[in-house]
Amino acid sequence: MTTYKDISKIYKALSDPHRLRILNILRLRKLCVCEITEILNLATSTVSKHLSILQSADFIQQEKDGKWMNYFINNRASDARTAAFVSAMEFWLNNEEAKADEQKVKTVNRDKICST
Amino acid sequence: MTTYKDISKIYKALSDPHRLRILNILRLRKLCVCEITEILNLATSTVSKHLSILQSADFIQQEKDGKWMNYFINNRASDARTAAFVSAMEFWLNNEEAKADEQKVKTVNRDKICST
DNA sequence: ATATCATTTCGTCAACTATCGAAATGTAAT
DNA sequence: ATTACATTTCGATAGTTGACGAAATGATAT
Repeated sequence: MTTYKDISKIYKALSDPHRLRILNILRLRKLCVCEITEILNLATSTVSKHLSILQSADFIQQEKDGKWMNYFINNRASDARTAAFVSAMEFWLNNEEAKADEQKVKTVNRDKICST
Repeated sequence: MTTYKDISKIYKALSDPHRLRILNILRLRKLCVCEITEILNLATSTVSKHLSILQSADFIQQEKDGKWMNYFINNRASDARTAAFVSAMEFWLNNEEAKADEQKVKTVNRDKICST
């Protein structure tokens, strides 16, 4: 059974611009926390918190990759909801802000930014 | 152009359980503020604020009806977005909480509750 | 075993949100 | 004109959120 509280939690996860930016760049490829931190220009701990909110609303998943933690869009077949939100975003986000992030995703390199 | 802030505002409007309840009951029929207040059991001023948030995110519209102000789901042809959210809600909200509200909508009467 | 280092958790602070009651507003009925 | 009254706006308050840096965690590589 889905309560109003459950639904509001899902929308709350989407109600922060930084979290929308994260979802948008994860459309392009898997990213680790330090790469997302570099793109958004926020403190690592802040990004980590945003990721945990997106994850507990079931929009993204995580997986270990060597010393990094990769995050990626939830691709479970069951989750048509995530797919719907992501494609809505694709439709909406034809703007400069988003394009700049998408460019950064192409050049960002975890080996350069994480290791000093 | 739609920014991340624009989109987050829309989701923020949907991120409160009381506002979702309001949208759900407005699916059934137009309601005035005092009727919504009676159903949600909140202060009138609180309901009025929720309505203004839903309105500025363009989910609902208002119209004067005698001494009352009716609120109703945005039915402008252009707003496919609202229609999509509302039908998503129809799908999700097959629960007791929602059914109780929907029952109340049938019996609530502005003449009885507003005039003392 | 130890050191390294990416990530998470914790504590703190400022900003924002939901709530209420009281006062203001504006319209409808007398 | 005046009264009644539905709704909105205002001011105060408690709770929540987003941000950071510091400390804790835990896995990898030496």
